Amino acid sequence: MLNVVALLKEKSLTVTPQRVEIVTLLSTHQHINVDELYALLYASFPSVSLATVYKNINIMLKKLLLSEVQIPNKKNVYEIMKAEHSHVVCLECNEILDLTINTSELLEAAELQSGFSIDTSSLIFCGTCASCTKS
Amino acid sequence: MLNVVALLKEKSLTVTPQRVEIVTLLSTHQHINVDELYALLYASFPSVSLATVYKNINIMLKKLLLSEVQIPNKKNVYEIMKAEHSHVVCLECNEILDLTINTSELLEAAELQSGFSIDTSSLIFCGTCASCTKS
DNA sequence: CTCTGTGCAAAGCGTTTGCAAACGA
DNA sequence: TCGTTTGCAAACGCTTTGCACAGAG
Repeated sequence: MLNVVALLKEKSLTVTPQRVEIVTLLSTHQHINVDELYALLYASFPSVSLATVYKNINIMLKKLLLSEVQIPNKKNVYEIMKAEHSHVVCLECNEILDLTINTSELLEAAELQSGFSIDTSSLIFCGTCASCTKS
Repeated sequence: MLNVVALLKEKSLTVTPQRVEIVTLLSTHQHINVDELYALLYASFPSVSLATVYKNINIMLKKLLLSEVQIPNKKNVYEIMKAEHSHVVCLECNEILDLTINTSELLEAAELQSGFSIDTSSLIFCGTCASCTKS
């Protein structure tokens, strides 16, 4: 169980009830988009504003508390920052899974091939999950 | 040199001067975003509309004449469809290079790990190019 | 008490849509 | 000629902004 208040303080963010709930929701829904987050947050704070959600996502991205996952043709989703990993998305049911695929060798190959010095990489697979394949 | 008219016909697209110029521009600018494409197109067709650019990009994506590259925090760029490959982007000067990195082993690993059947993958590296590193 | 965050409404930006006229085959 | 494309303007959806008030430290 994540200590949300400690995490906010660690990232130098003022602790507000809205923020605590946002981070709690993110920790219980591994990948969530802005609208889903707003809808869930609304259950606890019926007066909450979408602007608050956006402002908080942006500041948490800047503080590296969150990371953003861009999925082709879908809304961006957000997850609590953790070790680098890749994602696989089901195009039918939108399920998203983390994958522990090591991209470090690829990264070296990419640096060699391009002459760039590379900071970040993003790897995402799109397809159909096991249960959608069956049906 | 690409035969643009033949390519349009092959993809069952009506040949119009605007389309010919759009595909020609795409073939001479490997990675280009909507605004850049519009600006270049405007040089030949001062009456052209942004809507025409969008409509054509969308239909060419659907016909698999083009593919879209999503770069974190930047505008999408478009390229003429070719064999699957990955990209590296310089965050300072926005240069984009194609990389011939083989993701097929990764794809198998991803299928195994997730139980998904995977159709497409996207791999993008962000960093700094050689000349921006020097300066 | 001071500074930051929240909620609201409006603005901003990129993209899509509907329609009439122009054009391709 | 008939069906498609173009250009225009309006609409749309998502995100950001400015401001006054409320809340955190």
